[in-house]
Amino acid sequence: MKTRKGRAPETAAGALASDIPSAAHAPAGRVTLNDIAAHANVSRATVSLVLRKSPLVADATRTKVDAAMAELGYVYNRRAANLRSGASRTIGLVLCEITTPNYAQFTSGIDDVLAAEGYVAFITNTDEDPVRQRNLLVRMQEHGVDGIVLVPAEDTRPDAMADAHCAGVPCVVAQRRVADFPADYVGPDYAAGMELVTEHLISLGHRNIAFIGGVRRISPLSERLAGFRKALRRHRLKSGPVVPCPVLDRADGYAAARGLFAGEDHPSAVVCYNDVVAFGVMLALTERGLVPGADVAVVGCDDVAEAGLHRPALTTFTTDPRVVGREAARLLLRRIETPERPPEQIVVPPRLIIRQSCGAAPGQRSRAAHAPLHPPSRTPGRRTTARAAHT
Amino acid sequence: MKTRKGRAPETAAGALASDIPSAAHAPAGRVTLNDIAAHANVSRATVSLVLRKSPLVADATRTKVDAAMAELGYVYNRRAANLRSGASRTIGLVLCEITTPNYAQFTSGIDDVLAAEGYVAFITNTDEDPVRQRNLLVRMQEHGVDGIVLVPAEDTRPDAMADAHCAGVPCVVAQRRVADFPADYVGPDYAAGMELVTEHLISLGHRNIAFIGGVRRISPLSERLAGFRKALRRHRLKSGPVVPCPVLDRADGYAAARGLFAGEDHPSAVVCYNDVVAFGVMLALTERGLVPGADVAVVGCDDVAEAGLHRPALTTFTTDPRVVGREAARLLLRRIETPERPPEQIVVPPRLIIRQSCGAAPGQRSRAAHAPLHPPSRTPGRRTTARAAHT
DNA sequence: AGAAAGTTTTAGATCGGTCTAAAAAATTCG
DNA sequence: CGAATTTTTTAGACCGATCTAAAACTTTCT
Repeated sequence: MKTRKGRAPETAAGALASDIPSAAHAPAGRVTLNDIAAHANVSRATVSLVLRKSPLVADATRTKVDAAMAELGYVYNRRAANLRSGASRTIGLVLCEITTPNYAQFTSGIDDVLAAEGYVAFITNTDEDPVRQRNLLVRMQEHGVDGIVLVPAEDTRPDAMADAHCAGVPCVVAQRRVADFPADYVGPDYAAGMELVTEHLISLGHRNIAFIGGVRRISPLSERLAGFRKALRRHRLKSGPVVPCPVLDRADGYAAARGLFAGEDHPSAVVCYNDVVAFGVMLALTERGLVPGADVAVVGCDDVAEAGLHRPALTTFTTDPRVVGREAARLLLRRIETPERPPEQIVVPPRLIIRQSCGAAPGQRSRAAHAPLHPPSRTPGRRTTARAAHT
Repeated sequence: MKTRKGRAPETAAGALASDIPSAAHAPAGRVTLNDIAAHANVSRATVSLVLRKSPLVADATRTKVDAAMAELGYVYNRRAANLRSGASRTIGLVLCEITTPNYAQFTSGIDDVLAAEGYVAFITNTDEDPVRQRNLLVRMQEHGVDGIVLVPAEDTRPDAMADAHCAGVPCVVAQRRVADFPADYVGPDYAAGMELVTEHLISLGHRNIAFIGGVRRISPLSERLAGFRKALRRHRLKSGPVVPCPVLDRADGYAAARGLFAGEDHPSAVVCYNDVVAFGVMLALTERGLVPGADVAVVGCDDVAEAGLHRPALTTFTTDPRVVGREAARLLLRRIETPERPPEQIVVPPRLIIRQSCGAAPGQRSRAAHAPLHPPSRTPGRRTTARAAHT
């Protein structure tokens, strides 16, 4: 296909056509439609039709052109094509924090759907910086993306969004909401998940429940807190302490729980912002001589890989981020297709996963670390599964 | 040029300049150079010069044009620009498995360097499928990327690479090598890291050392095994069992170790492919009644966030993936700059991190789970740091 | 055979920038 | 002041595809 040497005898009529070394058939620079057209003795327009599999062209011609393309090693130039036709088969994905494992799954979901449709994604990282975010959104537009999926940086103002919107680029917000901005949105139903998990704790008899991880100004936090409080309110319970965590990682959860469990009078259950915080919390509990799952119930959110294999295994809830990604991609494609459709909000329901960390069998004080194991499999075993209502 | 409606009152001494809602000044479609030119009473060429900050244009003119651009809300169209000028300020990043946390860091490192240079990256996922990889490489080229960073799928053939290379697109291979393909490469020095960690185990007196995680046909594995064996050979030790792990995750390590430690006669130390496998191994050890760090030494690779906060904390080695990413991006930029330079191989040295899992104080049989904690901080504490020689 | 209808191919404008070479304007100088 | 020089601006080709409208070629039918 590429370098085919000594092809001379082949076309006979074209006698000395190819006594030049390797890339003989290929003109100097990149091979273009014109080169193909010349080589196949048809017009550029015809080649273009073949390229786009138009039914207009005769089979014989098609074959001839295909052969020429193969022989010259033609590579389609989408930029040129797009310049004329408008669409670019390209979308931009602007992430607030690219290293979050959750977002990797999310990205993968987007890529699944887009790749199938022949799209490619520009992916960039704002690092929670609204200024950088602005620049990147502009840059995406300069590159002529057909649409954008945005996981907004903390404190993204609605008017910053309006820019992207005014420029007429379809835009789907995902994972985090931008307050007061009526756009397409796709994200997990954190509120419902928190309600589920809190209800579960209440049903186990807990009355003093703390929340660890409150402080950031991002919608996933406010939604989780809302769900937490809603469940408490339903049972006329008062909220336990809401402890701040600026970073929301392991060390953060550890520090928060060290403080919270310093004295004698502490909550009997802890709802954590996410699994990673919960691991930190459990570490601190152990250090304080408390057994997670027996002395204090701990629940998280996300169901990261570690959750099922940690000891005690972590009760948690999750919304598959890959599913969120797929939904976001599909919604964006729909919007690109029909720009004038009304904004849509897609909230993906959570799944509750009950494990040992909230008290395997309530009242039983087994050493959690020696609790019976369900054999780890590729998909960690789930004892119970619940589905929240779709909003 | 485009359709510009009711623009009449606007220029009347600037009077009503801004009583029209928002995008009033903007012509119907996208604003182009021609629109700016018309609005500023200069030629398209002049606007282009202003755009590219050419010193040729007079200050007065520049100001006038800038004003026009601001007023009409001009968005630069890189695709059009690139079509003419060749370069696209775009690169492709083709990953074998997009959800690997390590690769997220790696990606972030690439993005750091590229964003600073005004590049954007197309990022896609081959899912270890060489066919998909081929298609994606082609698609990148169709989009006219200036270069490609490839983390090759398992079993990538050198000739598959040759395609990308022949088409004249600069290409840097990262993280995994493609056998027999002499291209730019950037990756961690796994061999040196494995040597360090194995030497450490030997120095602690271990003589029967197993390796858990051997079976995949990827260079990170063969390099790690090579380093492992090199250290053993230096001390005239025989290798313990090399146990396969197809998936290289937690469950895999768990399963492998369950088998390995079923009988009485087992290795005294285990070198794991990576940290995650090591966690699975330690779980299995605990189940078998063995205490990791006391009865059996366990070491990993990567220094994932969990490693320092696991109990026992995991001895491991790592090469910051973000650094690898940055190096890869820089090398690619260099190659784009100077296509004819000779291929370069960059191997980033590892850092050894000694923690409790290989026996805090050799001989001491404290319950590892209750071993003293060094307070977790944002960057987990490191007792020892070593640097391998640069290859 | 010639008109009508259908099928295939093509010329040439076009997308929105860049780039070259030359024109126009401003400045300097003998 | 006019020529020489320097600075600034511009017309128009060009990148490589798409797209429209018309031309060229077949086939069908009277």
